[in-house]
Amino acid sequence: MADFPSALQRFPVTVDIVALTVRDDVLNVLLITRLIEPFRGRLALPGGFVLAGEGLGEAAIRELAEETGVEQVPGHLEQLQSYGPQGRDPRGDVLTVAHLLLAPDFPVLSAGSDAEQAAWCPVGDVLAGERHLAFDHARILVDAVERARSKLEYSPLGAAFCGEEFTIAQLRAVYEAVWGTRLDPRNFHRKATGNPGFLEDTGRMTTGDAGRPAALFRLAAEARSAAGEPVRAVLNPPLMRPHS
Amino acid sequence: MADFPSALQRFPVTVDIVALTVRDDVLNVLLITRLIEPFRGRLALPGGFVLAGEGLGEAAIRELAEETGVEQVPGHLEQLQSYGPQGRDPRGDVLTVAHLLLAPDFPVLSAGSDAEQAAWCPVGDVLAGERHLAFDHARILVDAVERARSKLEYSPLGAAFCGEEFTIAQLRAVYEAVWGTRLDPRNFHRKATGNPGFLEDTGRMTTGDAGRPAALFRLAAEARSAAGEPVRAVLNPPLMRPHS
DNA sequence: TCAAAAGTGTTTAGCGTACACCCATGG
DNA sequence: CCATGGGTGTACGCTAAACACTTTTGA
Repeated sequence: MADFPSALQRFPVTVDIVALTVRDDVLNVLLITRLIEPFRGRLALPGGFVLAGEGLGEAAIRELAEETGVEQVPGHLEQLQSYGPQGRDPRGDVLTVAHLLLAPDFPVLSAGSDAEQAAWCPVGDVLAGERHLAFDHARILVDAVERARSKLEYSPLGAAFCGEEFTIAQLRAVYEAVWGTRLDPRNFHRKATGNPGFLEDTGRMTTGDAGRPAALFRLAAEARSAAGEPVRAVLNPPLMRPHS
Repeated sequence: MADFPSALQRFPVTVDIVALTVRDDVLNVLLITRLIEPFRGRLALPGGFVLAGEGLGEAAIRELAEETGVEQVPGHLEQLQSYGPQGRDPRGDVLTVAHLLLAPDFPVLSAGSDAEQAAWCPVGDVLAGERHLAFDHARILVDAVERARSKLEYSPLGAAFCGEEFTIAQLRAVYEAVWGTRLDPRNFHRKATGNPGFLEDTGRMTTGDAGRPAALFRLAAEARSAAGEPVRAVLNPPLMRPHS
């Protein structure tokens, strides 16, 4: 069996995770405060080096667990894009494979220890440049948000932001937060429920809220992503975002 | 300034290029025949190791030039996805960043020498499994074709398969080849020409062909990709592919 | 004059949008 | 009873699809 070329260049490889959720009707991203150089004290995307014997997805899940304390992947994880290896890290060339996580508002580890502290931050504030992100993470975040926006149009992944069971209004709030628009509740209801293979009625209802109780839905079985595999199901017709 | 962790794992990184074009009304992919182990004699995507001091896009362009003889990027190049590093290469863990090139039917280097020989192959034949590709290149090809198909719907990149100037019928042939469908010439003509910011009439006409001469168009300035940057312009309304 | 391909006009059916309206609960 | 939000019905305008028809060339 052949071997690698002798003068072969090798690169450190990291995974970064852009974890998005909807909190208080606003899109939020999970950021950590860096405790070590470079960029010590700055906000950054959670992530870290890929270890020997690891796949990219595995590394992303491990890093997420280490920095937030989640045991399982709390939503939908997919690869976003790779960046580098040039000019990203003052220590040298590093290739990073960015990942996108769409998840409900899960609690993050708030260890009072010296562990890196993760926290949800409104995407709008971060992109407005109030807090500069480490490395090229601002650019990665921009790409991630744009990907998330278009994903909602033609895939059932909006439901990844909700819990196991949700109302149509909660799902609509997700779309409104991610797209930054207002949607007609009545037309949205029809489009969402009328889309074959998207939602499943659980038969249960909300109770205790103001107004008429809402039916609880779950993501249809055929629209759920199977263990890290990409969601093949497509929204047909798509839920188009209102174009400017 | 901080340094990398001492026990840091480093990986060889390759770029692979899925170069697609339309030849004889069929989608084709550029493949090389491997002259060295592993997978010697098998068909593979063009590509190779990323060198020190190189960005991913640069490496893709260099490898394409080395293996096909093209001097400039002959079409639209964009990053597809990364694969690995586990279980892809019998020599060890290798991360690959796959790229997608949509280009007109450019001539490939047919050196009679011992250089790797590149050739256009119909995608349908390759995916039918008549010729097994090296590494995980069959899977990469599947992902690339699916990406190309959806790109045509909402981006002006169909024109990347045509030359500088083209007729509406040539552009329609691209869509038909990539989607594997037939489109109504008259409705397609209206959709394509009626899309603001997509096509520009050159004022010139074809001549010499059978039938009425056709107007020659070029891609509108605002729809051209600026030096490796992603095409931001979006087809509005999209050219939807007929769904089953 | 005919064949072939380009391009335009017209009809129809379906969908997105807007919005009136009714339903079911909590206070 | 009223406010609040859930859910349905309906009218209108736009667009995709189908296809008849005209235009302009080569043979």
